[in-house]
Amino acid sequence: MKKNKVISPFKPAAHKHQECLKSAIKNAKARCDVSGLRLTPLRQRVLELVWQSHEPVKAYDVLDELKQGHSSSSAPPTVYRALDFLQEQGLVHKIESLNSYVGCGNPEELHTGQFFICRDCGSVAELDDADISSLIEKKANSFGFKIDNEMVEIKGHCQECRDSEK
Amino acid sequence: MKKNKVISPFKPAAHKHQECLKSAIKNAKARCDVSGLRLTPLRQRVLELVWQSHEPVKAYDVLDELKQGHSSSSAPPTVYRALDFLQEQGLVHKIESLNSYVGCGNPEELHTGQFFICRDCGSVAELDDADISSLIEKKANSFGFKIDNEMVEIKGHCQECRDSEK
DNA sequence: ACAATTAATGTTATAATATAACATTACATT
DNA sequence: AATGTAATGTTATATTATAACATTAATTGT
Repeated sequence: MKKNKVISPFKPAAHKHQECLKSAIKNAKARCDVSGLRLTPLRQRVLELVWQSHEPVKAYDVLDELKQGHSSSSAPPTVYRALDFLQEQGLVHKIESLNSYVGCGNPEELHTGQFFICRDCGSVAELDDADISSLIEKKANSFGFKIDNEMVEIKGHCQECRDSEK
Repeated sequence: MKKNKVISPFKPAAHKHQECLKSAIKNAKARCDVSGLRLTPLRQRVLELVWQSHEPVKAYDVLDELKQGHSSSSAPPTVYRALDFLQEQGLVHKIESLNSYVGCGNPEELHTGQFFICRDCGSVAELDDADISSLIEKKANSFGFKIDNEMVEIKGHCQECRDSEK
């Protein structure tokens, strides 16, 4: 159990979320500098909206909030295109089982993580755990399967919610 | 690597699929006998349609085929209700990342399996692998997370397709 | 600086997936 | 047969996502 790399832990309800947000934007800028692609105002805005919380966010909720910002008009492709871009850059992940999107805590190296989703508070923790990945790969190898994408989404109840339920 | 329990292997392209189908129906009847619930003609028909192949099948494709069978009228709820029932009985699994459904090779004991999906032939292999599950559980325990549902969907290329590509 | 090219966004329409709500029919029990 | 429950039928609509084409903004070569 050495390689249990926690990308985003479950955050205590009372943490300073402003810091998460700031760091996410900083990471995004750094990432785009490296890739040479543009973090346009629209893309940055969508990223901020996804990072409003540690809970997965729906595309149409992002869209509704975009529309509030009077500045520019918006339609579904607006948000789906931005989300696609952010996913390609590793800045957000899609949670397939929820049709939702969540910010990535470590976009520095591209990865598909393992997600743990609390059914009570809705929060997500992200791992990029080499033990899990290599075990899955070993199993795949045993029947000649070559992996190109790993999706692991685990539902349950986080420590904080279990504690507060008594 | 002892507990690598293969529920449904990748089937060679030329296997006798009629046997798979027959066995799936037999299993379903047995399962419903145990649970005391009814495998109605509609439910059985939907199960057969899902089992037409080892590839995940879309709800609306099942619906289209149901409509071919002149006997009864059909609408989306018809097929979603049947699929829900079959899922609850462990007779089919939903592949979340494909919005598709696949027959379960071992409905005897309820489980959420691990799915390996070939991007070339579309086929799915299902494991119910205790090594993977227990490793994920161990990781979850390490931060106080209590699992109630595990979802593992792996995309890649199966042995047979890799061989036939040269 | 300008034209040409490419990238990003706007816009309209529609496709694909899924559920709500209520009516009807079939089945099971007395 | 009368009643209650489970299953299915039916209509409408909600939710999620993409296609296709028009316009605007940024970048590049000259």
